[in-house]
Amino acid sequence: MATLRDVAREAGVSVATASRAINGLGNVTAPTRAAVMAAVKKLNFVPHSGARSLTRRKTDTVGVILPDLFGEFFSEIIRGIDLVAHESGMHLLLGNMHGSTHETAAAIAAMRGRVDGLLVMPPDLKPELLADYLDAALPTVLLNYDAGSLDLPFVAVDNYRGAYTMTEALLARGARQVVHIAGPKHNRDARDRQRGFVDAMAKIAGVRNPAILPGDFSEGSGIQAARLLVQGQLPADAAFAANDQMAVGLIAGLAEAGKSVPGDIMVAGFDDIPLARHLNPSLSTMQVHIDRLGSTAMMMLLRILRGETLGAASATILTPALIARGTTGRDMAQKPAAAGAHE
Amino acid sequence: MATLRDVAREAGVSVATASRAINGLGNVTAPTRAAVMAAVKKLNFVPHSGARSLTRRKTDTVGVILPDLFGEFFSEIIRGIDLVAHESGMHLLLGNMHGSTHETAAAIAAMRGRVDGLLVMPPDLKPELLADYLDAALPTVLLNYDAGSLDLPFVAVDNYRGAYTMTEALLARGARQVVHIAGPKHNRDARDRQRGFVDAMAKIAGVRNPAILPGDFSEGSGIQAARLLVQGQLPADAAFAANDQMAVGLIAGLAEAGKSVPGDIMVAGFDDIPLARHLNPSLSTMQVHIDRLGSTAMMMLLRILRGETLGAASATILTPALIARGTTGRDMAQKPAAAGAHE
DNA sequence: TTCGCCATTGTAACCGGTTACGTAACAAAT
DNA sequence: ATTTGTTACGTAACCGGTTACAATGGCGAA
Repeated sequence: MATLRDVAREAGVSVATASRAINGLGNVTAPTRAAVMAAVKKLNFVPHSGARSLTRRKTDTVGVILPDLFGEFFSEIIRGIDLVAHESGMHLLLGNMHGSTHETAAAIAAMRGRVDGLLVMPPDLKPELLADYLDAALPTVLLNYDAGSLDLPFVAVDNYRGAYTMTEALLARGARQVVHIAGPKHNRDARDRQRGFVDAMAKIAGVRNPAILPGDFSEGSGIQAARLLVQGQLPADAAFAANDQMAVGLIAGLAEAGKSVPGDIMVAGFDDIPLARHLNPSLSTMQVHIDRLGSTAMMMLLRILRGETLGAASATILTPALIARGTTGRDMAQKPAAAGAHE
Repeated sequence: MATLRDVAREAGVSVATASRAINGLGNVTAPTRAAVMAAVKKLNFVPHSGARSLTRRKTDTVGVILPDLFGEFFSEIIRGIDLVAHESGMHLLLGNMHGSTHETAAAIAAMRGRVDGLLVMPPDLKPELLADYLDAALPTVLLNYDAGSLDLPFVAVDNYRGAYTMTEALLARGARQVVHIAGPKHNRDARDRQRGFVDAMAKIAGVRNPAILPGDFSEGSGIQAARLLVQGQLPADAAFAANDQMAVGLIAGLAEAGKSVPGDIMVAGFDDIPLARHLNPSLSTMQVHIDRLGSTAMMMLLRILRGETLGAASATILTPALIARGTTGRDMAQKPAAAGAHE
């Protein structure tokens, strides 16, 4: 593998000149530059970005640390980040904390010297711990996480408000007894959604202790919830799952028990996964532009890298949008296969 | 930010000793090591991986270059790669060629000096071009791409065989006139699937020029195909879309036209996206374990990095599995109940 | 002609680690 | 006591670029 010195020797110039010629700096005669470029071609020289970033103290790379790499949620975030990063010629170094606190520390430490900034999503981590791991000197933007005292910029989804809105919508459609299928207890998003639900029930319907069934964001727990609902004879005319995944299970479970949706009971989810619109009936849900979560965070990071000082005050909150579909009785498209009504 | 020399000074030893102590090499007295470690703690020293990899000539990072970052396909690949990479303490540097040839070259070049090996997926690239871009010295494994003459190891999906199998299954179910909705013309996967279809039709049904409608892997093109099918009065009792996405559109389009699936016409897809089993009726398709594509490739790369020499001969071909569901009339679950069962 | 100025080019010191090699101290062997 | 071996540690040369600063040389001005 040819190095800059090889190129310089081949072109009969010094490394400094070679470097300047290659990087298009001024102060280089046309013929000299040509000679260097010829050598570059001949030796097939490709600059060694590692060495380059060492002296430049700039890596043109941002580290992205996620709790997991599973599912659409993360792929959308990454896509959003990449979109913006790519425009600025930045690369993405992926770190995966695999759910463990210890790995989180390792992942962050491993980024030192390889990235100019960090995008971190630490869903189940205490802020104090995070503070220990994070390097104060390394620009960092948090994903979907308000570090509170840490004064780090972040971008998050307003889960509370989303849940509030959905609950409000269900009540507006005539539901009286709404059940919430909660997400994992330790999960912030889940807790915020639950709070939104509870508050809406209290404020709008005047219900003090609305029914809440446990869940863990998985499809299976949605099915479980359906069973509890039916077998437990829980009176309910609407079920609001903390995410779409569970709503899918819920619908399946209800169907299994012979309940019709939305006839007997309305169902709503949260996230608007692609599957949602394809269910039959299609699933009403709160739409979150996950990719924007990533791109917005990346933009903030770029601003910091450009010299701006951003704190928690510059946080961006994305508000989910209500998408009313079939499971809440608002499906425009009836049953397609029914009559022979051609279009 | 503390450097190794700071640590050494603080501990009253030389940089060499500090380095050895930190890296747990032998040749260091317990007290000396303790002193160094104390200094590390005190100064909050974190090794600079950039510098480290420069002298070590080892980055513990693999570059992953994908044509795009959109959709489940890529997120699954990345997840598969990460799974294996993580076990070996490797990091992932993401490169995105954004569909352009020029960017591909740039993406590959940018990897020089930052990675120990490359995982590249260049769907629409001519092998000769690829050869120009790729650095012979950098271990590389191709994803879903047989570079032919290049003698690079690769892991791919047997699209031809998958399509053949599906066509065979449709014919076995009694279909006589099967239509294929093709993918993008320049896409290898799409072409292989089409070949598999054509060959199966010829060999099994003795049909010479089976009907093929154009498509581009998008849901919209599936809808288009359905319109062509219906309006064109194309006689067909089965439609085999080159991917699930188009199959979804196809089904929607057929429903719109009042055709029932699988009553009037059977439908099949390819890929087994999560949505497939949730459609109503559920979609028959060829299941591909995309994550294995990534993990297998990563494993091969690791072997190369460990010193083995792998060529095109060590390629791995993943065979898709037939998943018969409702759209080909083989839905076990008449009642929607089974939709909830975990698979 | 001589001097000074400026643009071009070269020398060498970094960046922050790793590690080959050398040195010193001490134990065991001769 | 001298030699040899072993171990712990230090010095300095890298890795492959960038860049401050010095050197060179061409050219116009005095």
